[in-house]
Amino acid sequence: MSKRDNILNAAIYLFVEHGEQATSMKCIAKRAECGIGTMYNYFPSKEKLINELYLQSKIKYSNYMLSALNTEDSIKYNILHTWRKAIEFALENPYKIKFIELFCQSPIIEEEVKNATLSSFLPLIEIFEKGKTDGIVKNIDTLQLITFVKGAITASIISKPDMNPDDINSLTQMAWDAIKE
Amino acid sequence: MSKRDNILNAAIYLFVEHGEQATSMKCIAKRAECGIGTMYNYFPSKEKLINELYLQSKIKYSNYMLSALNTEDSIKYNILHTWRKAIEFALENPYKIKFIELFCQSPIIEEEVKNATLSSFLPLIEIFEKGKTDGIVKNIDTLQLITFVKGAITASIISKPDMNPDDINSLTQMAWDAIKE
Amino acid sequence: MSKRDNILNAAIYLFVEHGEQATSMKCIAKRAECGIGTMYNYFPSKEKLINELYLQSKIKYSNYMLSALNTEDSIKYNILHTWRKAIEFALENPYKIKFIELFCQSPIIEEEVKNATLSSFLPLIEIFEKGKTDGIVKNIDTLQLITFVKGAITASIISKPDMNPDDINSLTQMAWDAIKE
Amino acid sequence: MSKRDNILNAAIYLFVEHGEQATSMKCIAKRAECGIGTMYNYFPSKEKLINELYLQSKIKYSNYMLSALNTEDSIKYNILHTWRKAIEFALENPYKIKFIELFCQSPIIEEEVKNATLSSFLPLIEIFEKGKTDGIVKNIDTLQLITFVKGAITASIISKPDMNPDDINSLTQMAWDAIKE
DNA sequence: AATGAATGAGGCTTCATTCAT
DNA sequence: CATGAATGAAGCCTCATTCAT
Repeated sequence: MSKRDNILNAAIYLFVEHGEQATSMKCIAKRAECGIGTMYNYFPSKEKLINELYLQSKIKYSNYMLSALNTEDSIKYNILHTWRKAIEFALENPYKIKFIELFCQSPIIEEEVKNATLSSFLPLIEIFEKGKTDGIVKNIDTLQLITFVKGAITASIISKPDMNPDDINSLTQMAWDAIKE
Repeated sequence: MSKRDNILNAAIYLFVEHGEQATSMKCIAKRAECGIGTMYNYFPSKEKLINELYLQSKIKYSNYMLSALNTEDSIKYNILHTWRKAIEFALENPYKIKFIELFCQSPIIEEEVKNATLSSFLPLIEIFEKGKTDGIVKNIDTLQLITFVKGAITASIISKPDMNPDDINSLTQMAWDAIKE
Repeated sequence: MSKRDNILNAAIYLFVEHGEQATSMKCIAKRAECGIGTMYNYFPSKEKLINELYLQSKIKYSNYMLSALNTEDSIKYNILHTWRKAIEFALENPYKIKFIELFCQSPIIEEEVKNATLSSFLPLIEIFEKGKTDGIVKNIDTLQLITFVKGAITASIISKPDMNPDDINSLTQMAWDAIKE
Repeated sequence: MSKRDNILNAAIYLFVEHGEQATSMKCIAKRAECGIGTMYNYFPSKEKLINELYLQSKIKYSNYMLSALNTEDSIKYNILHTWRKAIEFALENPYKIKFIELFCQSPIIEEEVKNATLSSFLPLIEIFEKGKTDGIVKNIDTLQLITFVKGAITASIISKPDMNPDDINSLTQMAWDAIKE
């Protein structure tokens, strides 16, 4: 693994386990097995390191979630599949999900990064819009629909990181029932 | 207003607006219009101040939410009413809700405080149990049901703090549809 | 006992037991069972309180030690008696002795107070001078003689605050042998 | 000189000249010509810095004092020689001696450090024991004998740091007369 | 590129002192 | 006189960042 990845891995682990305040650059360097100065060859500041981690995590998350969208499948299938993928990703990448939660409200994340992550959700929005047109999804503002389900799923996964298939089914069922017309 | 309340108000505002790390004791004192030392007459440390704010916010939240529970009403009514109260509280006390979100995962909150806040949700759990027995609520682990809805509602409110009655209706409808059998 | 004495007693106890640094005015007030402000009615500052305690302790010490000097007795008897009285005082007033030791080198003690305490030893110096003239005391600078014995006795008492009569005899014997011609 | 030594030298000077309370870390850093943070690369806290200085001073003192003990010499010679070495050390290292005096009673010195310094005096104790067996030293508890002489010598040196050879002779003579049978 | 000793601004906290009651 | 809440200067210590090697 590259030295850069070592640093990113050490950082995400420590931020999630101990919080931002308790994670010093020295501490990260130690876990990444490199000198403090080395970190500054890859990231110009702690803030930039956090933003980089945030951007990366978000992009991987949405890519994974939206990768399986297929316009040939039914809308219900696409939506359910998206949630399923989201859950799958969260269970396999707990640190990324927790890191996103940790910083999604933080003023440390630059406006630019926030916007970059937003755009990646456009395909999902389209699906919902079509669902509303077809009358199978509630006629509520799409952003509210997505926010509702995303909030529900994220909270559920964080509170129970060892979900089994039954739990996942319950979860997707609730998510679908919430938004279906 | 008492000096103690001044400090608590200044603190919750700054923690929510700027984050914990960016909110120094000096900064709080300035906003509370008192000397730094004065704060230590009321709270022995920054940590204790945060715990106090957390405990207070949580207790007010759950008291408000659960205040209207009435065993004579139908279960559906009780549940819907609870969510409605929760939303109402959140809209009227946005700082309390955001503060809770900010610290609910933080290691700064003492185990003792966490436990104190948990117990206040027992009445809600009972309602759900009864709902399941009556076959009107999905037969899913109660904690998962509550986590799901709470996560959904909290995310929704934070993303749209200026909800109108229609939005609230949509929200409670989704919440109910998600858990109803 | 007067409130002023309460304060002095509380202060000397705490300074000796916990050190100056660890003894706050609040702490003294608590032990003296009075308000913080009250202390400032009697002593204008912490420094003045310490100087007052120092002066008082030193004066009581030298008064006691020198009270029994009697020009009609032999020089040897006078000297031995003085040491005996010093030991006696130290054993009965351990806090005063320790307090003196604690602050005798401290820059907190004002020059004026230091001088005031010096003058009280003049009678002892005279005795020694006479002893040297009579050829029964070593012909060494008097201040050195006194410093030697005082240092020896103080160290001995502090290291063994529960001396019995035998110990005291040993001590005075050593003191005498050290300075006798 | 190493940066670490710079710090130790600056610290011992300031502690002795101004007292512990009046010697801030900032103050030491200034005299050591380094940043405040630098000091914490070498000593984890002010307390540890003081303990280190104390341990170092004590060890150098006892090493020097006891270095010349020689079982082939007479007991009287060994004892006199020890005092002479002690005086010599004190005159050449006035700050070390004053520093030891300043902290020997302080609760800031860790038990572990106190014990480490005690053990270095065992050889001296042995010599005294032999002296008592041979009937040339007073039959008094050895610790009392040592405490007496050490207290006397320390007080003498501190009160007259510019002793000449005659003064030293007087001093050792008094010390010997005090303890000899 | 890699390192980590050096730096000092800034954070939390203590405490001598004041002053309104 | 007695009180103790209020104050803020000053202390100890942390840590993001720099820079000489």
